[in-house]
Amino acid sequence: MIQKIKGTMDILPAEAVLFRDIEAVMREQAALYGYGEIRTPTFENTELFVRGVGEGTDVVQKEMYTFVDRDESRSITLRPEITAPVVRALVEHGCFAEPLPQKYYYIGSCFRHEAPQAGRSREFFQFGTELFGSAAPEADATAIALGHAVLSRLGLRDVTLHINSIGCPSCRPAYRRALVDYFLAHEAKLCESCQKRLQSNPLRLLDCKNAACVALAAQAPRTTDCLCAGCAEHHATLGQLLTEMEIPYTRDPHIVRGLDYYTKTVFEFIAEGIGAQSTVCGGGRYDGLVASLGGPEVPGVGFAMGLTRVILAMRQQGIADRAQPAPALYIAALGDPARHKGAAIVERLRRQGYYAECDLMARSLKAQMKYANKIGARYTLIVGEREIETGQAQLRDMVNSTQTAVALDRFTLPE
RNA sequence: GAGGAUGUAGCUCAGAUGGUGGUAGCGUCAGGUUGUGGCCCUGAAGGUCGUGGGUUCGAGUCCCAUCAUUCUCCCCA
Repeated sequence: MIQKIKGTMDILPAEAVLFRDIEAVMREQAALYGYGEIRTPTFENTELFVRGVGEGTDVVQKEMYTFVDRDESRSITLRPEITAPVVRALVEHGCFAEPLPQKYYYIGSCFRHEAPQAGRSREFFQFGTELFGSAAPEADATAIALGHAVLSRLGLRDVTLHINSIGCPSCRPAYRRALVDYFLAHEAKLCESCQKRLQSNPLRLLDCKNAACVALAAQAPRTTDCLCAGCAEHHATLGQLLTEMEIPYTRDPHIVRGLDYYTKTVFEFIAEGIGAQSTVCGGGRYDGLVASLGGPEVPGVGFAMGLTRVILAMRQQGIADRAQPAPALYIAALGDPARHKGAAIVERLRRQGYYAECDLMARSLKAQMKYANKIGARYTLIVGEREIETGQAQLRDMVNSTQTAVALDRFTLPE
């Protein structure tokens, strides 16, 4: 037997119903905030992600599904995220010549070669939003408010918003230096991987879960202490805005994010109780990204939300149950003439917009009744040879267990 | 990439210290007399005990390998 590939998932109808529900909420909320849908290709030139996400990131260095195209003319990569593709598309179509701000959302699958785990798979689904053109903290607040709105409309509880600022190109280097200096003084106490990160990505030290590192990180200089005047004000204003919008948040100096394009604001919505991968939604500002991909100097803010993590949290909170569609009518038929009649009636009802079923298995009446009950049919129409002759059939109410005679011709559903 | 856990029918699982024909429940299908559901009863189908080696007179049960799943580190949604 050929099995599915590690880290991928089959979504059967019972679960697909939930996915569709959640996606509908996302689409509705996005529309309320003025975001329009954008769809981009599943694969892109590898270079797009190397430049967009950042050459030194784990995503680019060891997680991309990269291959050479059949004609060997180029290197292609299955998208590991969708922000860079969106920017590419907008630059390519000259969209930034249109009035700003511009707001887009997407729902699609991404691919990363990682070790699968609770809340982490190799193909995963993201709902993401991007807002371009505004450098104002109101734009950051808009993005966060949209994420917040989606999560709360889904009914999720115990999701906390963590925000931080990692500064801009003018103040981040100074912070980086301060951080390295601090940790260098305590280098011996750091865990092995953090000692390496000291060179490669010192910001990540703040994120480590090792007890010793956590203790050191608690005393480390904070990004927010080293921000330039502009970044500091931006961050302060964002806090005020969130408060005025009645969106609870905590300032968390440990939120740093692993994609290179982030500047200033970074944030995560964290859901407890779904395992180690608890960030249900993460994002931030990326003021340099558009220009770095060949577009104009246009700032942006956005986030990505992991559908499967949202579902994990919903399941854990017992709000993931969805009813399967049940037919309004099931036609139990005995004999070929009755089955033919039943098929015709069902087809007519379906054209009228009703969900109706009839027997396709040529089973006994008893078996058909059992089946009708199992699929939750509201009514069952019983049609046998007698009914074909008289033109009168039995309509059984499956909830009240009552039956009435009805005319087969021009049969209509009750109510 | 590195650790830990698990792998018996579609699903959830029994199978003490290795020993006569592999459980059970749910689900599926068929019945419980003459054309009728939900409860109950009966029966049937369905398993290379993940796979391959090894130890042994004998392995689902022990050992090794391998694959898969899962959790964690890492990273991120």
